[in-house]
Amino acid sequence: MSGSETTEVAKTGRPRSEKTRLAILEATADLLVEGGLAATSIESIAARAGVSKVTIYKWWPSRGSVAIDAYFHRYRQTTAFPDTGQVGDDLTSQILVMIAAFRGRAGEIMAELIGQAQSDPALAETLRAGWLQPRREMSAEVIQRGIDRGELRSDVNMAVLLDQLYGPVYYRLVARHEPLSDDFARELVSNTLEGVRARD
Amino acid sequence: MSGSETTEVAKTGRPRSEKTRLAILEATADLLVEGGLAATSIESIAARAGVSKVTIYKWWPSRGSVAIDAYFHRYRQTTAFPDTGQVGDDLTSQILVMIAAFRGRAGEIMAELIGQAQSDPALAETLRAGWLQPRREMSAEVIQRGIDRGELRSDVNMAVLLDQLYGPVYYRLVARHEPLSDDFARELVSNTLEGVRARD
DNA sequence: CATTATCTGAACGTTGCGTTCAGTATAACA
DNA sequence: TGTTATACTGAACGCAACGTTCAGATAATG
Repeated sequence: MSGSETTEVAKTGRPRSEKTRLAILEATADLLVEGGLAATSIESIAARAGVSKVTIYKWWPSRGSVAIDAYFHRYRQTTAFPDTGQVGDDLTSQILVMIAAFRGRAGEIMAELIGQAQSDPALAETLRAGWLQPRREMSAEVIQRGIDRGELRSDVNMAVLLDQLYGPVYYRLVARHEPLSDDFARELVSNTLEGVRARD
Repeated sequence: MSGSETTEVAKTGRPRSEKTRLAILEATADLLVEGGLAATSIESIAARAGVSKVTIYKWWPSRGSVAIDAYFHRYRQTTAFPDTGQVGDDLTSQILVMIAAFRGRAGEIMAELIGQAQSDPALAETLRAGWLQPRREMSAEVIQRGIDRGELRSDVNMAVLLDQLYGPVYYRLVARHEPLSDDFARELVSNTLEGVRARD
């Protein structure tokens, strides 16, 4: 599944050109890397891909939709994370990998996509379903293992705990008040698990 | 201080018209409420305020800058929070007030402003300095009192802890995967203070 | 070779951008 | 009182990108 290409595939007639589809996604990804979302207009994508504007509008509803598909096309790697038997180590390694990617161009582009999603509901939905949700589910599994092992409280609210882990990461990505450092990730996980109350 | 109006005030000549300034801010706020940032173009602000485009461009560099000033003009209320003597209660009440506002139109507009800031560095800076930072400082005082009282670990990293409190709130505001409920706020503060590890 | 859908290239009107210009209005100052 | 400096107006400009229309060429299926 590659995002928001919703149009039905026709059974008859000239089939959709895979070459054209890929040319569009590659051109869009290049433009995103080079000049961000601002440089990624439908017109510039069409010119770069050597494709008619009409073809793009046929398969994607908006600039944001093409952009998110191109982002997935280029950056989605399905890293499998090991089960170390320690919930803290598992969560830390997941977040470290994520913020390492976010420190690069991929982070700036993701921030712009999140920004664009604030005025593009279709993009917002694709972002939730195709990016945020899968990552939340990966972490939810890790957390559930921690609960099953007795490491974590069994009555913890899963949604809130996921927000506690991911929220600060996206907050720093988008607000840019502090860097997404490895120390930040480690302290975040540690604080979240142990709390910040003084022990007597 | 009202945001990003940076131009120096002239000592001589015709003074800036306060009436015009307010007309622009009111018109912009109205447009934001009615149709969001998309409906808030420089042209529509000028028409609504009964003002020349040139006047707007004279005092603000971009659409986002006018919008954030209008947002502050309409929504910035400086609520003073009581010191209850319990860090958990103080933080909870701060966050409850904040998310109550964010559940309304003010929240949707703030999300759009954050979105716009991803491709408008000047707006991003105004948002950090005029909105995020002051709120972080208010919470930092509460936390510092908690440390001084011995409620919180004295070696806690202030920036990370602030991210733990505000990050999840903005994450829900922007990603919209779950509502900004009061229970969410209470559980967030409680989890942050106590941690989620099972006690033996 | 008829059918059907894709793709192209060019053109269209629209919106908003950001800027220029000449002219008018309004304050402080000499 | 009039001079000076700045603010504001309204109209106009070229530009970029939007999203759509159309006729014609292309590439599969049966």
